[in-house]
Amino acid sequence: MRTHSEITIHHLATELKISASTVSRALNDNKRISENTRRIVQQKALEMGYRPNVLAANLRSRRTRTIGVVVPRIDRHFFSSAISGIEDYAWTKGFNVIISQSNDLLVKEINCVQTLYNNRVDGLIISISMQTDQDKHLRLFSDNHIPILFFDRFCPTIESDRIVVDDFNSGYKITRHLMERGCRRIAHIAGPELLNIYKARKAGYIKALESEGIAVDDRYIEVSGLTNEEGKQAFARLMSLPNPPDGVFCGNDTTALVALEYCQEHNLKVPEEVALIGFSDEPFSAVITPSLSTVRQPGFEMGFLAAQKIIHRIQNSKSVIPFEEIVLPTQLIIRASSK
Amino acid sequence: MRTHSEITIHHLATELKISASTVSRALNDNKRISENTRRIVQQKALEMGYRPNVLAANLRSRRTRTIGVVVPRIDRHFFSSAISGIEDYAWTKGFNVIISQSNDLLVKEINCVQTLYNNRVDGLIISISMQTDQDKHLRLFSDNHIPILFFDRFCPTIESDRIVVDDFNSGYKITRHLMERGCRRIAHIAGPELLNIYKARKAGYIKALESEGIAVDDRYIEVSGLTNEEGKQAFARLMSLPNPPDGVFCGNDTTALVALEYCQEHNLKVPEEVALIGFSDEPFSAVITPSLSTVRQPGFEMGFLAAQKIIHRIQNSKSVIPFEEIVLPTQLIIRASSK
DNA sequence: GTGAAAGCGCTAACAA
DNA sequence: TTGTTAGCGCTTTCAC
Repeated sequence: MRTHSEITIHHLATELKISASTVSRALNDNKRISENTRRIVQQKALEMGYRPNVLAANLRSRRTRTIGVVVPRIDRHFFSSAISGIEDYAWTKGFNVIISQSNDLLVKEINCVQTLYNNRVDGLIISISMQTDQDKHLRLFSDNHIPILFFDRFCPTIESDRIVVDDFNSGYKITRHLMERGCRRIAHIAGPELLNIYKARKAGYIKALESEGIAVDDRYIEVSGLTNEEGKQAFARLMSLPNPPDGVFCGNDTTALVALEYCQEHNLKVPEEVALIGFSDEPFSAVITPSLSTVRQPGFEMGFLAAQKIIHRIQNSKSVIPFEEIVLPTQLIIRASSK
Repeated sequence: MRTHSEITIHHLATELKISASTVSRALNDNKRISENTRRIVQQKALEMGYRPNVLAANLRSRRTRTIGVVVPRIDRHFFSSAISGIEDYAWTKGFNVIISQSNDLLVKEINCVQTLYNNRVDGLIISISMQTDQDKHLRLFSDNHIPILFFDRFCPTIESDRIVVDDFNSGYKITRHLMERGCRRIAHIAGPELLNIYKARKAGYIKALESEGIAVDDRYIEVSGLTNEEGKQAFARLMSLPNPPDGVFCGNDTTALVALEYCQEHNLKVPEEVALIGFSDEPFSAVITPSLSTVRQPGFEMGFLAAQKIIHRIQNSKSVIPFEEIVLPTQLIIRASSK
């Protein structure tokens, strides 16, 4: 329950015997106001403990200086880093950030997006859920000309800015590396094909095999939800093949971790008997034993850049800026698990 | 730039030849409205693609159904878990969450808090920065009777709800465990005394020593900012003492990790020559070698509970609910680094 | 159960 | 440079 004694611009106005609009202008550093009034007003505002009501200003001006963010899970390192980057940049531009998580559920994602729309955010930064196979909820934004920017996981049917990493090339590099270190039977535990990132990584894997004239063997490709359980099962299936792989490109670091556990339980030497590579460079990857080869995605930078691009678009909404896909390079980090 | 064709309750009203107030009531499931009109209105709203303008509703009703959150850093696992918990619960109650990070800087924290106030959030959940040694910015909330809830790191001079873990007892348990496994010279790398959590952990450490009649030796207590650099330096100082410790209680897991690195570089056997224990149970702690003993703090649960308590308080603002300090138990996890 | 009227606190034409 | 006026879209008395 807020007290009724909130100071408004009208209080300042009567107190200073000027009009409310002048107060408003002075407070917003409007150009057509005398330096003197500005000073007086701002001084008085401080003195009376005036707090602007952003709600009212937003309602009137039809801008909220707020960007909405939807990620699958806040507590995943890649996403929290990205959010950190978004927050940091938005901050410097006086923008607020509303964050919500879809928990990788389409229904929740739809709900998040609609809530953000209802809150009249000026733009939407989103990394879609694993289940997202429709775009109606996103059209709510694009149809109303509110900027959307996808990062990492995007929806291919919506025209918009995107910031992604070079997943294809990453998959390619990983596989080439495994081949170069002598692996002959390289398997891949892929994520759901619905997502561009997993499709691209897998395509890179296949391209690399083909570049060496190696036939793609479907038994060496497992598609899974990349949860701990599914990952472990997938890896177990691979290692139970008549000719088990001697190198496995895992869809992410956690899958590589459970693979590592499997190897320890079954006395398989890593990387001697089977080399492992993950994806994302989770904080644990560098410090486990054996340390995990992986691909670093610049989470913070992606978020920072995302905020930069969308805010630029918001602030230049009159001009027609062509949509852009920014592909950031990744870094293959070779550690003990594939040395 | 939003199109001007936004559907409002007035459009629905004229379309249905009823008043806007009736539309409003029907949409908000107000009790004194006929089941029939409610159905008709909601049907029409769907049909016309009506989207409530939350801004306008909030301005008028003086409630935003939004809670503000300030944490030191979003990308720290403990905090992102807590945020996840807050978000999950808030979600079920139709509350929004605005998240901001102080980067452990007082100035930024002040700015965050003020921005959240200006946005008229209904409540504030905060874990204060390492620098926070004043409470003026927080009084903005408490003075205006807007609920504040601290979690983990609190400001002792503000009366409010708090959700903390039992840091004192955790420090005690850690130290007792080290003693019981035979450590004779137990050191502690503590965090800044400004924060209740570090003070309490250190107090628990001292209490445990005293319980066995062991004199507290100040040279065995390092106070640091717990960054990687400071932590490593602190650990190096400890190990350079004439009588280096054979057990170290590190202020957090990352400090324990750099300590572990130091030991590997200097060929010190862990836990044989020096046992290590961290704090927080970061994701990497279970999977490094040797695995790290630590204390688990229930981040998600704390966040969930925080959201629960503050929303309850928001929704019962007329009734006087006494402030409460909820102390959650922690779990001592003994792993290889102290076995 | 429904409607009319009055704002919430602010911004932005348009005047002066 | 400043003031006047008119709302932004919604909720909420107060009537009926």
